[in-house]
Amino acid sequence: MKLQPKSMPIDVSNLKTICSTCSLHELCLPAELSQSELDLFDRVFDRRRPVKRGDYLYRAGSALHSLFAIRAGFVKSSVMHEDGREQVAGFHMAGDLLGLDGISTSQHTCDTVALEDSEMCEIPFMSLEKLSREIPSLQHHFHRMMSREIVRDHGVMLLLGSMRAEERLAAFLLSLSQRFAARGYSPTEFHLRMTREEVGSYLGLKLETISRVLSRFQEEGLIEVRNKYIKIIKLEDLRELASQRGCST
Amino acid sequence: MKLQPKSMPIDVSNLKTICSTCSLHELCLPAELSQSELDLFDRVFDRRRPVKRGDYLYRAGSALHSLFAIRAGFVKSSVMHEDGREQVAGFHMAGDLLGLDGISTSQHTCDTVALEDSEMCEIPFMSLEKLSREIPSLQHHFHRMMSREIVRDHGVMLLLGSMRAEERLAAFLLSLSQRFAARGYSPTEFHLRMTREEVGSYLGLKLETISRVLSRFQEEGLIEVRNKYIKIIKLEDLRELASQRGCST
DNA sequence: CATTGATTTTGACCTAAATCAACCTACCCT
DNA sequence: AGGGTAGGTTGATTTAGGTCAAAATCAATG
Repeated sequence: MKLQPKSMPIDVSNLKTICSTCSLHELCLPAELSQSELDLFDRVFDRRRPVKRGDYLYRAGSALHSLFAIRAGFVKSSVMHEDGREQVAGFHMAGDLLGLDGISTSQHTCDTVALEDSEMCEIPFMSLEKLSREIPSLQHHFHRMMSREIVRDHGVMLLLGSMRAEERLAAFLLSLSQRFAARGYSPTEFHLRMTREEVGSYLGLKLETISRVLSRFQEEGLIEVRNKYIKIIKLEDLRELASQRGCST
Repeated sequence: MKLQPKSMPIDVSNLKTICSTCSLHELCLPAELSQSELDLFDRVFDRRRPVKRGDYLYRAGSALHSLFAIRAGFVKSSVMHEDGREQVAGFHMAGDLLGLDGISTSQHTCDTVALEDSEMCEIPFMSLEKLSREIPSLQHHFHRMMSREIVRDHGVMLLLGSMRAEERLAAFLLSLSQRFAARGYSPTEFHLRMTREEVGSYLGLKLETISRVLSRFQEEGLIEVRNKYIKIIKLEDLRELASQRGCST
């Protein structure tokens, strides 16, 4: 799909993250920084890291070194039941900050894996703490991002604890829709990057149920489905179905 | 139950929080601080606040001013579905830090209410951010507490997403047990401070199911139940039932 | 382009938990 | 002290979603 320049020598300076020119910097960690602060931020965090589909960023039990901001791509994180049952804890896309779970004990508690070829900005956590002591607005924004994760999780708990299958799936599609929209993509047409099984795990349902409900939504003319391609046709009706829960992020 | 000195004039100096002498300071926000840092902390956060059963600390939509550290008592927080369905998001006890959800947008997203007469340490958030810029170990510990909340929430998501009723309740009882133990209370005998309905909401089950499963556990000799009083008899078997998920906190 | 393995759809059937309903119990409150 | 009310138990019945199974579709590979 993507053209890859073959044997061109790579200019290292281009590998720098350069938040100041990144289109995500309104969504991402350096949001709210002034130009001079941004420059400082750039100087400290210059590690960019490509990640291939299927690569793990970290696994449960591994030590926390860095947080990762997603520059591009799509990622899932999941917690494991020791009997092997997997619970998907979240899907993440450009601008999201990963690895927050590892701060608690300096060990990650979930696995995070790329669902498509992606690119991460690696942010050594020690450096982030140090820099955020020097830049109050960075500190505050970091706190807000952690808090947002907590709020998001509460949304998922509400969904898992008290919504029916249709409501869950409607809320899920709407949440994806909003998040794509916030990143400049179409809110009504997109490709699911995950399997039905992964959606099911996230929503506390079985893959067959996901499939059935998607089919039902299609029959009712709410959406169009073809494999992973989704087109939302009646956004309003979906919203009503999900009881219009703002569903976070 | 508790003797309350009647008309004794109250010495205001006793109302100070004085983390340095608080039995919780190993569990609570000032954990890991040196003596001199602790003194500084004491000087900044001297607001103690009693809360009566049924009082709200904050409600969804209200502005974030302070975080609250629980000094004594028991509290629940819950998110509301706009149709009125309540989802209990957590139960909290001494040493827990409340209000983190409000940092994201400077507005709280859940309601937090005391389930018994309690006492809070009020921690103005701005001051906390300021102080944590000056005391790295405070900063780090605060980050750990936020992260711990995220990890805890993942645990709940796992529970809600992939455990059966018995497993959920077993995990819940074990979690309470551990948390009481960490605070110096009996891990095997305690009073539930919440109703069956609230437990049910937290676990994504109906109150009748909670009641039935508790009865079944009792029949099987795993626990003894009398109203809100719980005695755990076969801790190991319970653990096995819950597939021994460390269930956080 | 044929083969293979993963993913998805659909149907038939089953079960865990919800719902509905009746009754019991404890603890407020005047 | 006793009547009211919130909370709890238990049983009968229903149902949403799970489980099992088979077939269809898709995507990767040599």
